[in-house]
Amino acid sequence: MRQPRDLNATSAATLGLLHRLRSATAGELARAAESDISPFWGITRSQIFRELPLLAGRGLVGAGDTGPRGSVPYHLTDAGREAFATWLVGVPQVQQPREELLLRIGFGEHFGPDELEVLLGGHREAHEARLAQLEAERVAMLEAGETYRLVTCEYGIRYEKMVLAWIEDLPKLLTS
Amino acid sequence: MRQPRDLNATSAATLGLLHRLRSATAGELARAAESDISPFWGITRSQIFRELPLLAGRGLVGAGDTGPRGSVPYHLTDAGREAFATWLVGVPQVQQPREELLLRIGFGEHFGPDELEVLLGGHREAHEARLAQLEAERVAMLEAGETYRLVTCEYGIRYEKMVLAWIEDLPKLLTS
DNA sequence: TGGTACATGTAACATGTTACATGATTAG
DNA sequence: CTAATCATGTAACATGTTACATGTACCA
Repeated sequence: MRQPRDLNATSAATLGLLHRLRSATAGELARAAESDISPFWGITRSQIFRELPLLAGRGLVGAGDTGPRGSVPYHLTDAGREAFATWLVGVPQVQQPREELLLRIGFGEHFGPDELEVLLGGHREAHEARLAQLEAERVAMLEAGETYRLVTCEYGIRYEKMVLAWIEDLPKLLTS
Repeated sequence: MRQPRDLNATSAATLGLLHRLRSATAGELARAAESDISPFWGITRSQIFRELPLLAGRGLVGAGDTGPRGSVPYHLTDAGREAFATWLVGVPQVQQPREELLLRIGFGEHFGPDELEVLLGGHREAHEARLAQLEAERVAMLEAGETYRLVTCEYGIRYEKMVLAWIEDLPKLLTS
């Protein structure tokens, strides 16, 4: 069995969620991932199902007794808690940006102005929707006193506003 | 041989770069990817080496005569040009955000204030460096009259400024 | 009681990353 | 001439995505 020294973000997120829930099955973790971290990190159910046995093999989580439908509850071990804490303050990975819209616009030489408009219109809608959702979440976080989740919300809001402003300014920028 | 109907962004980027270069080997494409699109879309050399024969199998690119060191020059076919144009204005994919810093801060319950400072400090430096680089690029794009690349640059600059401001405001946001 | 919806879990596949083998070029 | 460097290409692996098989609960 391979034993990589460091956690990747996906493994770490799994441990972090498990930390929060104390004990959880793969399905419960998947739901927690969706509600808690999906705005800034995506994990699929399948990944979690695959992760848990691997983490167990590395001694970072332990499996409890099989429950209904063969579902297995997992919990953090001391080693898992330690690995998570180490990851949390570790050297930040350089993120490779990945913006399909920008990729397309970088090839903008190949489309006419009306095509650009259509493309931008679709994105504007999507970003407006996300902005609205994040602002609603921010209110909820404020009320719940969840300061750390609040600032991640704030980040999302600022990001969406930045994108919307950029989309707004694009025609002007292109002709200047 | 599998024949997916639509291109993914990575295949499309390969075609787009090939479009620009008219004819290129895998290595040349990799260098173009690095210089032209790396700020908003990462592709590795290995991916390009893998992509090209697949694209050729789908009839989107054609291979020329083997050159020095067994390198093969590829060029777009008419079908490839068409596939690229279709992708360019196609339905935008919903992007899954992927921000490791936010993931960590979302688990901020687990670290002390000084650990947060260290984490933020590292990121601030990285973002300042990127900002400086992008601003230099913007000047170059302006001089070259590359309007589309200019606006992608502008996006990057606004993004970096947004992140830096957010990092700056974080302590205040956390205590409010 | 039939059937619709949902949840668990698996497997196949697509994409991204890393490490290496090989041959050419170049600097000393 | 030799060693270091660099470029091409390959292969193994890690991660992410999609589709499916199965079983359970709910509800008309």
